Amino acid sequence: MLHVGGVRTALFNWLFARKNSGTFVLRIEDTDLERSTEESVEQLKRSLRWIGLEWDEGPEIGGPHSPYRQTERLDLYCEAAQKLLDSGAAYYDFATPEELAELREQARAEKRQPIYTSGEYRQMDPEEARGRIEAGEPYTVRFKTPRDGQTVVEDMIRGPVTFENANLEDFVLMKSSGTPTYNFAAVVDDALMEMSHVIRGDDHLSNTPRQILIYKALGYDLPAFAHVPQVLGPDKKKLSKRHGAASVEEFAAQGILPEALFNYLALLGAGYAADEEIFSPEELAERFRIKRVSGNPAVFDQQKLVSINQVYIRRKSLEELAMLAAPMLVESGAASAEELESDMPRLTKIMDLMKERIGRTTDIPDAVGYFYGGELEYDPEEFQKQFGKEFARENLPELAERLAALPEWTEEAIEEAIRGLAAEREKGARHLIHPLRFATTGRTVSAGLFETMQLLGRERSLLRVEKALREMEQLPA
RNA sequence: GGCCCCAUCGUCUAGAGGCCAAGGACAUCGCCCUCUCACGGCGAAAACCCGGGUUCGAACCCCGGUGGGGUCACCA
Repeated sequence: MLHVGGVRTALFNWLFARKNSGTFVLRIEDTDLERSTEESVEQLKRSLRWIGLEWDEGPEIGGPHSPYRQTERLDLYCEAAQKLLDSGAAYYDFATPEELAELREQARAEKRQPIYTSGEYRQMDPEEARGRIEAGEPYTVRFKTPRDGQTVVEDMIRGPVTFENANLEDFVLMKSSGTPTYNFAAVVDDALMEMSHVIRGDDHLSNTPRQILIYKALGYDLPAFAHVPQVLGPDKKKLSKRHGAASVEEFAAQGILPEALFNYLALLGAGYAADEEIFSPEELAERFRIKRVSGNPAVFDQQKLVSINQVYIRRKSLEELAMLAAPMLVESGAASAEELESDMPRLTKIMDLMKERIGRTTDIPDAVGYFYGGELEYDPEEFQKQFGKEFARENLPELAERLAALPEWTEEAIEEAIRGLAAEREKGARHLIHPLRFATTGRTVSAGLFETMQLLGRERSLLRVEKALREMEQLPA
């Protein structure tokens, strides 16, 4: 599941790479064996591609620094760990998880910060450590974090951020399972893969001083860092499913177009000029300035996303919209595939009528469904409202006859028939239009009635009107 | 709680010391268009968190407070 915060970060990386003619690299960080599954990796790649973020280097594509999955790079991490062990920058630690938990508990009780700097193992003689390892004792490799001094992160969007080394513990490099921790693997990979820029979520800012320490201990040059803020829900809490949708899949399922999500996410906190908002990925890249990205977390606004989505729906050609609508109509049961295929031009015209009224593609079946099928079921309460009026009861049968007698079933002819009768009875045409709309579409809102009826076709329109008339007869006087 | 980041309309933002009695977009509310809805047009309401400095002058610089966020794992 690719969270919108994650996509936005990926998006910024992509924009930055495009803008600077760089390379956008995808690396799978799957060192957490329990959490990372084949399916989750596939889904991630699918989401990235759906929104239009193709990577230049990475899984499936390959590149000069293969492989791009951390679980396939284990040797590299072991090698680097050995280097740090040899130089004395790291040490073997035999503390058990239980002991560590207890230490933390103790620190908490004494209101101390739980900063682990194992005096016991930090100084242990390498020979002794080796002995215990050979004896089969589980161990981790920890970094020997300096006790004093400070580490400063030169962040591209925040400037220098200073951390006291004394606040950093001796963090784990290699877990007892033999796999590296995120902080360690990320550094080794970023260095080996020659990453020039690391643009990632805000939540990694506090990891960065540790990583910088590792870079230095390994003798690697530092990449440039940029930490982009999180995406929040309306309650200013981290955006999650309970805010409606939080992952790319969910937005897709809720009728959001990939280009709309792309555009919206790129705008969110990226510091673009505010005079215009609809941009193609290329335009976005052209204007992207990492230094202008806002340092403060942005609230995700579903309504604005939908409004941008609406713009992209309107920008689609009618043919594209028809292609989009067809499978949805089949799935909703509104129309059969054969029926649609036999007359795509008609669907195209229908989409022309409805495109201004659709905010999400998932609105399509409901907005368009009644253009297909025969007789309709009417909501009794609304039916009473529309057909219970005296004027309607007295004139609708006559109107139906005139419509049936129309030589040409065109928008103009239909309009003339309706307005003509209303004029003769000296009543506003709306007194006929509203019930007729309800009879022919089964709803109180639709596109213009005349064009709607023309597209509905004579046969279907009259069929529905006649049914409504029959039901009108049953209404109590 | 410690450490770190951040702070302009409800939301996203423009603003990089005088051009700002703060501009745009979404949302909201009017009006117009009109057969309903939508689109479109016009208009309204709506913000520089607070307090100190610096300066001739501060939304913009500095300090403090407050508020929000992040992070404190053998998760990434």
